[in-house]
Amino acid sequence: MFASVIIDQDTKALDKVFDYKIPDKLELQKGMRVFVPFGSRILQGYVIDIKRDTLIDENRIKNVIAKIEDFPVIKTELLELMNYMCQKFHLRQTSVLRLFLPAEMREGKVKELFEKYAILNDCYSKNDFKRAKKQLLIIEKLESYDKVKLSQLKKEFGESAVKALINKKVIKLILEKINRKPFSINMQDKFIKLNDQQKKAIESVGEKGVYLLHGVTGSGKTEVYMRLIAKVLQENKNAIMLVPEISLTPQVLSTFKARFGDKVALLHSSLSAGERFDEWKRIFSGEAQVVVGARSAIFAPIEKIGIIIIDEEHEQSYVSESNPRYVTQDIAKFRANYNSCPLVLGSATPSVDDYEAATNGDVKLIEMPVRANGKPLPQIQIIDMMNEIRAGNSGIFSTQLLSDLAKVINQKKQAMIFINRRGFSSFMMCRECGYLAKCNDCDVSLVYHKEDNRLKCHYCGKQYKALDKCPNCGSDRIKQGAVGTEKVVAELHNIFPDVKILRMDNDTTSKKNSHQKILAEFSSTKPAILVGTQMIAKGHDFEDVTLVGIIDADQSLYRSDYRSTERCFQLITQVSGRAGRSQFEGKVDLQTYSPRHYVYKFASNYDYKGFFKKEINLRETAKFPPFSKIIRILFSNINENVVKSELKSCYNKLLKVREKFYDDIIYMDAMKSPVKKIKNSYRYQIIIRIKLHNSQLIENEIFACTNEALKSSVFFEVNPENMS
DNA sequence: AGCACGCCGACT
DNA sequence: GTCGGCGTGCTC
Repeated sequence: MFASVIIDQDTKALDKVFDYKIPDKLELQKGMRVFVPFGSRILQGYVIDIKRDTLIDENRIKNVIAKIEDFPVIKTELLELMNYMCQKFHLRQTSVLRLFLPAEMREGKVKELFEKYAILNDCYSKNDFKRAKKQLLIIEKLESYDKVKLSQLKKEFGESAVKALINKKVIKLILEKINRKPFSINMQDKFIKLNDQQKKAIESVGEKGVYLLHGVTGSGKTEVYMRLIAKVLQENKNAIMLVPEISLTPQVLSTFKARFGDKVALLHSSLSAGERFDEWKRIFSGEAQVVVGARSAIFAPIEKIGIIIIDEEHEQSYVSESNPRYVTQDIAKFRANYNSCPLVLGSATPSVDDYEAATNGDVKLIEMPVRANGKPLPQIQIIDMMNEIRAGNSGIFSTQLLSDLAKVINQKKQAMIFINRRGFSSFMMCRECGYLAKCNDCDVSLVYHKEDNRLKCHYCGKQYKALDKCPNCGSDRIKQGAVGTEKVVAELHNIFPDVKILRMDNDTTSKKNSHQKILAEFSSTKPAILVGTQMIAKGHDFEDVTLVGIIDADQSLYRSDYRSTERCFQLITQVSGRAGRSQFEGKVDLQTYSPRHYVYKFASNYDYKGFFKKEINLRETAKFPPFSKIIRILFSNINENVVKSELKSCYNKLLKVREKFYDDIIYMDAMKSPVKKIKNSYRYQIIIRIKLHNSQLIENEIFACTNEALKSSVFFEVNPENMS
């Protein structure tokens, strides 16, 4: 018999299958890890297949040396998932397989999964051991203790005596999992009576298929998820529940622990490698039935899946942005299909792509339009910053926001100020008339690049001269650059010197737990203002927050990205959800320089459907996803000449593909990446936009063109999340 | 990835 | 003559 083995080395050159002979005495199964001779070395590998014959000739083939574990660490479903992922995302087999195992099991340090225990076999007679004193003692110990760790026995009585008993089959060995103590949280599970809307939502989820649960903020989606999971557990099946990394707060985790107790395994980024490994084992062995975790929890080695739930499905964090790039939703679909169970995607602001799928029937739509507590959503007031400027206020804050802040402080309540400061790029816009610099060809905003003082389109690479005067009204008040958190805090401090002002962004939360500390301090101070970026937008319920200010909402709107409007809508909805979580009425002040943009009209009315209709029309006319695919191929290398020449030869090959599919390729060009250099590596890219017709075939042909770039590292993306 | 094999320049 | 530079190619 022969084994097909994938060598555990993550390189393009080794991304193939090697056949080995299985020695007679070695019992191998698919999914096991093995040691194999490879060239002059001994390496780890994964057995992906066992077969009778091989095409490799006899004198070249080598023997498998040994297995690393006695059981397959990669279950069959995940082996099939690997194939799917390799095809779908153009990944290397090893990089996918590594996603399936906790880090603790790699890097050579092979940790014991199970502890060996010794127990007595039934058939023995003590009389046989009159002369073997030690062995008799061992038997007596086992008679009184039932089971003893093998290592313990060996230490106590010596290895030879133990071995003798094993050989005589008087004692046998069993494997038992070793666990570090799982942490316990004391929390009372709140019993919530389901309302009709929730009941209906639960009933709508059928045996299988994909469901989009569109529920407004506070409609009680979490309770729906938990009931669905409970139902699945009753049928003796298991569940996976994914949550965006940032929302994986202790409160969220404890909610699930409180409901499902020890049945839950948590996989989340602040676990230590050891704890993560323990949870993985509990899942692997079938002890845990509910997996709650971030993106990578979709790879949990759990069987008999009865439901998969992805909460906040529109979140960007479900797409891994580097190395093995994958889209979690696609993997969830694969696993749901494999287990023939439903996949539930939940969101208050679904991604345009998924809502589109729901309108044309590929995905079933479940709506939860009413809030569980019956309270209205906070009122969103759009504040025209252009007006402020005309009225002589060129500061960061509008008069409205300042007076609302003063009111909040008076009432000893709390406020949040949200600043959108993602990335480093900025757009250029006129403060007088609102003119915004856009690409003539692509209809996305141009990004200002300081180092060469030019405006660039990140989609097609076209460059424009930076503006010093507005081409529309002639004003020189052309603004670029973003407002930072520090500046906002400083100004607030000037205006309200006696009020506690806290700041939360990447700089202040780099230390562990600082996140929690800031939030704890905020929640215990009244009045107080919390200033922050993205991270204050998620899942924190502060009862006394009655005002949310959004500074410069346009920042998210005019990013050079076809999804920026969608993101802007999602962001406003999410941030607004922070105001008025309790009995107090909340308000949102939304400052913008383009108050008439459709996104604000729809967002301020919480009108997702209206927004969707408008947006999907625009996407269709502009031929952006989901009506096309954008492919980005990024080449990088320390040597600029190497990247350039490999990019060039790839591009030449692509020209032939374009000829072949001339009608289906909308756009194709090669250029420097917007970020030209990272860690001394030069970055160049090719951007291609293709129609959906034949798109998988074309995508594969395009990918094939990258194969010969051996020196540069190649990053292949479909519908990239960002283009830097 | 790593290691052998191999074909040119400087050296005890 | 031979030691060693790292370019090319292979590993079941």
